[in-house]
Amino acid sequence: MSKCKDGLMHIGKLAKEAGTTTRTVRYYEEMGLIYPECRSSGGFRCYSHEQLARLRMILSLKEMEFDLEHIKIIIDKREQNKTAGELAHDILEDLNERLSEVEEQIEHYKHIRKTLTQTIASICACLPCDLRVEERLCPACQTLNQPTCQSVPFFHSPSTAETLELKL
Amino acid sequence: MSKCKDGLMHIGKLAKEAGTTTRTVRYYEEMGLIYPECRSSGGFRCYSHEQLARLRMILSLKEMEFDLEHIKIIIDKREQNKTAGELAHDILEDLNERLSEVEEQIEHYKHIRKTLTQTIASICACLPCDLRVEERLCPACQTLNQPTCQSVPFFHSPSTAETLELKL
DNA sequence: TCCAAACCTTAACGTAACGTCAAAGTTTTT
DNA sequence: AAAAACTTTGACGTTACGTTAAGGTTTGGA
Repeated sequence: MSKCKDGLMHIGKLAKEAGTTTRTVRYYEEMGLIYPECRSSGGFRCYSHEQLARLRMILSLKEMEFDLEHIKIIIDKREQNKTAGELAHDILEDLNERLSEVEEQIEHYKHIRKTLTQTIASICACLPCDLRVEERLCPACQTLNQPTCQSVPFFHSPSTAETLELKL
Repeated sequence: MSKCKDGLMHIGKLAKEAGTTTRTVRYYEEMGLIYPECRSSGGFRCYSHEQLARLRMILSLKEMEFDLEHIKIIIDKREQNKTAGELAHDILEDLNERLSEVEEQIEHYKHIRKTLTQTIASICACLPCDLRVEERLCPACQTLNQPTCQSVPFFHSPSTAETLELKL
């Protein structure tokens, strides 16, 4: 029936099983991450279940936001004929490094959150003001660090400080 | 002396003052975010201090990881002849939306951290194993959810679960 | 005043990881 | 056998710049 032998599957099935797209699979092939077991007489890619497992591994690592180059390095380590213990040691290095980066990301976004929150609070004070902004009529707003300013909103402090360098 | 009149500055000075590069400034011009006040007779871009303030605003918003298209929308709002209160209201919408996204990012990275941490723990159990991986000799490892497996390391559970879809 | 150093100009390619056509061939279903 | 569904390669688009390249402009010093 099928031109695809013995439980092999074409690229669409493979992609769907793994929860990705055919474009992604072809791109990974271009990057040297995964190859079909063979081609059909007409040129279609045919994949085995082992390929599917490999694709799932790649996608798993991608969920951890390793870049493809790094993923290639990691999965290539499996082919290096090491003991499982050595392999585990190697891969733990990659995972621990990634863990550090992820923790940095968390701190990074927490910092952004803080700045945003403070900026939002400072802008809220300006909601009742009905002066036209471009008129710049409010002398209080010419003075920095004047948290009581209510008439013309602005975001004071230099860019290294806690609120945004943003004037209305 | 200077071909640059009245406290105007060329692009290098502007970029340095704002803590960015000339390439970035030119790119922002291409994107319609900022323009020089004028050009020198030889064609050099000349910027005023107002341009510098505008550039700092843009970079501030970029630090919050707004994309440039969104930044353009936000700073264009300043030209829309509204009252400061209306403007504050508009901008608060953008900032609050961004705040939500940032909070999602934090949760996202916390989730990644959790998966990584658990995967690392599970791989650590495999460090003492000295079987060759490709021999696949350990029958215990053919069985999933067998946390006592010590001989051949692997990372069990499907991709929706808590550890990575990654076999050694 | 003249020259070199420092600066500027535009143009164009490179990046990461695919998305999205397009035009044409293959497989599967009816 | 024809139509529907799938696949093929190829190539351009995306974001926010970095990085040459080849050639003008300004500036500072002798």
